[in-house]
Amino acid sequence: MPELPEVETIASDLREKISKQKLEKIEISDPSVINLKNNRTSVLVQKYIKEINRHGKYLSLVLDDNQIVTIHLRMTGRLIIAPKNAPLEKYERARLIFENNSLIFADIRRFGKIWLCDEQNHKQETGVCRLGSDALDPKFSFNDFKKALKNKNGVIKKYLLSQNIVAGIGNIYADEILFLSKVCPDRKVSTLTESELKNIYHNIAPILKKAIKNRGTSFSDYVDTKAEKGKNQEELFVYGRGGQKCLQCGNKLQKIRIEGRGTVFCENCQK
DNA sequence: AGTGGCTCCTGAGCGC
DNA sequence: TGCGCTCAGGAGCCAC
Repeated sequence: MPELPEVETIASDLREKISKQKLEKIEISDPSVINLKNNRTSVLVQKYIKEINRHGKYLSLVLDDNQIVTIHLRMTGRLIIAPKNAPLEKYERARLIFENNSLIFADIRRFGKIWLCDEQNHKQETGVCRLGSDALDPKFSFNDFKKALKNKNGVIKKYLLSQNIVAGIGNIYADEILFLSKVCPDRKVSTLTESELKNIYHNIAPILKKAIKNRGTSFSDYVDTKAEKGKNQEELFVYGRGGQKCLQCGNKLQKIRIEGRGTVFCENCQK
């Protein structure tokens, strides 16, 4: 599933391939995945892409009149760059057609969403307004992290997944971050020591950056804009490895459910 | 306010 | 071969 590193990989592909291009047409093959009010597609066309931003798992294409196309891929969404007249992609939901190519949004499960908004209301309409700091924002400090977790009663994994605490971490990287921090995912936040919290905080950025370098984790559905898989799945310690041997100590990895999410950890390495 | 559980959705994998 | 079940889970929503 696309988390911060996968969305960043896509964003950097898009910066390379569609920046500064004119958006000529928007074709919607499944209206249920598009949030648009007042038939805005007509407002958007013939505008140029001014910038391409990412916050957490949200991607925004900002047009030169400050209209914004916001995209969230959720579980199975894909963004594929294709020739202008490319045939209908399997599970295609929408297509943005540019001067030189097109950007196809395909999604098996239809959890993904596209919002067409103007600058004034885009944060409210898309939910971006509820996000915490982006996990790779250099301004996101240990104190911010600690403060966001203050007085919380739940288990640590839940808050790593909470986009309003820190934005961009999903189920794969939450398990990896906790493994490398040697903290059990079901530990109550209130029982974590200062140094455990620091470990977690200091593992977030390097793990995400390594995954970006590997062009993302393709565990099931994720592919980049060329429909190619990433290779970070080859470097995972725990996610998807329940029942197998811990790569550090050889013990059998445990698989449990936390907050409805499959969770893998090592009882021996993680306290 | 915080939290747990339900919902959306479809394909893969499995047992019988 | 095919049926039914379970699992995958991001995030909005609702009840408590």
